[in-house]
Amino acid sequence: MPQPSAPRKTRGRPPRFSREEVVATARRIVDEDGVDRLTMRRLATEVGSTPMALYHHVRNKEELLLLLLDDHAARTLRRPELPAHPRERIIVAAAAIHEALAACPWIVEVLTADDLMSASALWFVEQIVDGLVECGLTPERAVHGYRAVWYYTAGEIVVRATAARRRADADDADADAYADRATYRERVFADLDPDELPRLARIADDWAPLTAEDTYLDGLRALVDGLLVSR
Amino acid sequence: MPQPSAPRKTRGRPPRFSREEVVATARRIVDEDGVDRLTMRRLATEVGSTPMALYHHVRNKEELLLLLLDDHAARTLRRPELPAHPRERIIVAAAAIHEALAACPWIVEVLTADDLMSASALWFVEQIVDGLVECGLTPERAVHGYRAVWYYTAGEIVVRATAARRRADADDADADAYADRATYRERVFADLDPDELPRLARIADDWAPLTAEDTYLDGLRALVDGLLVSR
DNA sequence: ATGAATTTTTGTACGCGTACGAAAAATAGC
DNA sequence: GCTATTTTTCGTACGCGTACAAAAATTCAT
Repeated sequence: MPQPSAPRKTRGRPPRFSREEVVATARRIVDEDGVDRLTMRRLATEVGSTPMALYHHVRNKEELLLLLLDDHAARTLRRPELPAHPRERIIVAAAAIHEALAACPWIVEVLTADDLMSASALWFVEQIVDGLVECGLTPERAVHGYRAVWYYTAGEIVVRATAARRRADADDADADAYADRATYRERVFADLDPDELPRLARIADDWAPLTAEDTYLDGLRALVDGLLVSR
Repeated sequence: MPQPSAPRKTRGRPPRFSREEVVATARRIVDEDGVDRLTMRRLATEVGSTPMALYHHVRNKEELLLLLLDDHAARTLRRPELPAHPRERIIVAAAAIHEALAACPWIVEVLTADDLMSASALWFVEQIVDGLVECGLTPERAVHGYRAVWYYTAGEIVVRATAARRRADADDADADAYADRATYRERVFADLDPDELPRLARIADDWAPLTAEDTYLDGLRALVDGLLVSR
């Protein structure tokens, strides 16, 4: 007959909580109060433990965030129906990754991973690499092409998210001594010399709204187009 | 006749040091000991003051790093000779920015600025936008095109720099309890299902060396090519 | 000269991530 | 049973960025 409570076989002191529990609690905190409120101390109390106990389940806070990103990808990445044409397949796969990541901009701090290597994202990577190969690229060039797509995608998300954060911070500090000190960009754009920088001077007023537009897909298509005209 | 020591005209208590002094000292610290050693406390003692005094010259550490990036750009960005052909001009300008930034990877933390809007970088932006316009894009599309180039460039630098940092960290922790725990990527690539992910499985062994290659220019050319086939 | 106003500096304090070492709780061999 | 071994937990401590308020140093109005 089976033992009622499976006899432990591991050696040392039994853990009071699991890595999964940590990640789940962290996710709840982030969902409820935002990533800023996720501190090791609070996480510890919410799992009913002490800060340093966490470090036996997680190397450090960065790894925790990485696990959180993983978790997020596994939950929200849904495989879309892919078009038959490989070029469009690449676009759709990349856009799906982009959409999932852009939805949770707190990820930025981790997003700078050298690759989105969450297991659940691999299928998308496969689609992109495969699409590139089917379009005639060698497997090596296809990997490089995928990297280019990833650089572009990660860059877009990071840059936009950071810009948004900075804007929020600046709004917070509305009434203090720095309020009159213009933003970096505003200052620089204020005194453009139309002789030396004619294009920028002419378009200066429209710069902000233009850069606010979401042109991820346009750039992605351009990049993929460029990758496919084999060189 | 001019007064020997120009009489102060500002109202309050005279500052004991200037913002420029702060930035210069910060640059020295970073040059000598690396960006990790740049702390507000150390910076304060090295300018002969206290930590909180810095905050009257600089909004916070992030702004300090931004100023540092500015400073770096102003010092190292040299305007290259530009080819006559606008397409090549775009490439050369973007590559120059990329080179200057990639040279000091500590910038990563700030690089996520929504734009490299250092005054000294504007000339390069102008060249890129102008090149795109000369190739037939509308000014609006040209700005979007520049943004795409910036996303790609910033993404490349951030991703590569973060990967390098992670690698260094992992090497530091060589002998500790986590040593046997494989890297994220290694773990994921270890059990690739060749049926579901055939391309990745076939190329798994070459993934690391392939992604280590510097293909920034290839991707940049592809992106610019794609931007120029007007759509 | 004197007090008000303004700007910069300084001191104190908080919460953060986490290094380090000791304590606790389990198993394995005798 | 007893002790050694192994794994996890916990307490303490450090340096970090920086919020906040008081103090100091200057000019201006009287």
